[in-house]
Amino acid sequence: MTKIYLAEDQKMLNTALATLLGLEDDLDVIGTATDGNTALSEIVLKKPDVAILDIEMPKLSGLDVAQQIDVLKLTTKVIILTTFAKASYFEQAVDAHVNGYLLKDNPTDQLVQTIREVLDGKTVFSPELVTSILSAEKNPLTKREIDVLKEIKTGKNSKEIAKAVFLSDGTVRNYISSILSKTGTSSRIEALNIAEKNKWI
Amino acid sequence: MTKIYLAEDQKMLNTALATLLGLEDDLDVIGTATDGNTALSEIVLKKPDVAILDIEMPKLSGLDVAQQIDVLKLTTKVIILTTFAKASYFEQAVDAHVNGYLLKDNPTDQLVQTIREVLDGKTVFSPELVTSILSAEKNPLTKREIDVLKEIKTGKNSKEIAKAVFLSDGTVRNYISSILSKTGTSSRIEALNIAEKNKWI
DNA sequence: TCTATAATGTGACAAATGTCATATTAAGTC
DNA sequence: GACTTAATATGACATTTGTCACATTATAGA
Repeated sequence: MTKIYLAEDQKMLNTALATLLGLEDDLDVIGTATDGNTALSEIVLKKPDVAILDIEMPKLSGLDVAQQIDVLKLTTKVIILTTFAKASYFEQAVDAHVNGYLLKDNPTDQLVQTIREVLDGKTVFSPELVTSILSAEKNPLTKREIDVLKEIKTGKNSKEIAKAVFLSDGTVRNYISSILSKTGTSSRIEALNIAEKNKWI
Repeated sequence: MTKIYLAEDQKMLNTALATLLGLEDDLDVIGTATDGNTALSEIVLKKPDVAILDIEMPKLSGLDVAQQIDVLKLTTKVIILTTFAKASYFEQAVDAHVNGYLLKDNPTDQLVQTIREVLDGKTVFSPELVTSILSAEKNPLTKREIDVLKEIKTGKNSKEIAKAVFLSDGTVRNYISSILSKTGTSSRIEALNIAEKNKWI
């Protein structure tokens, strides 16, 4: 009997998947959580064979949980299950040596199949994910520009951003100018819209 | 046998719920869709007893589908199933005379129970939804201010907004000034953040 | 009927934003 | 070793943004 742990913060999906997976006669859902902290501690305790982790959860993200599982060298196989085909998420997942990365835009069959393949020792990435990442506009922003853009998102003005990232006000404005030119926009909000659409931040 | 139609654009949840509901021996899932258009035409054709509708779907929103069902005076009972406890969504749902409004932050049992209650002729609104709406900050913005704020969101500058909403540039800036004061902010981005947090736009 | 409030406008002003030219230093690449 | 890019900075400038005072008209409520 394969022991499954499921971490997913949307209860409707959490309970639905727990029930469905439990119906498979070789799978046993030994626990579920709706936040990352609970998930991590229970996974450490209960040592499931497979952990299915949503990314965006309260307290600790599924990627953080995956990373901890990797660091602690647990034998638990990890499958990330998320809505987001975002390059930076995917990279983090690969860094954490996850065994699978599946989008919620797949039917449940696919999840069951992924579980089986992962148990077989395979590593499984959603084909749509790979397509989506390969076809995505490559992020042209530098690290610091991304830092600045994230501060912009919170609504800070130039001076506040400067304080937050330890730069001069002028430098921040230069970075913003550069962000605008790279995104082909002429205001902070437009730049944010473009960057979010392309999943650069 | 109660005929259920399910419209939900996230395939993982769509398939999971379809399977689960199908397991109930008095319920029969006669069709599913991942967009509003398909849902509406199939509902018109197949006349299910209950339609479960997600709100944010491609082509036609669940609220639009609900409204059409109401206008066409179909006997199909409608349950809105959504992530969003947003006052304006709820109001639209009430206007469309839906029979239930359930948040995805509920377990599947709740959905099954809601289906049964709706079939019994009851009208069911998620308690968390009601709480959330009652405890929500009431939107202090006027209609025109909301119009302007929506334009701000697209990244337009004052002149462009003025054109878009047929106002003078000065008036737009006055409205923005008023929006900022009502939201207690000092920039467009902050105002957007507050308005989105409070689900005013 | 009086009184808010919404919707709309103008003009003036200070502050913030965005652009540009220019510069230094460090790191990485051919 | 030359070249490019990133990271950082300054100063000057034009434009945009946000504030404020003030004004008109329409409408809804007490």
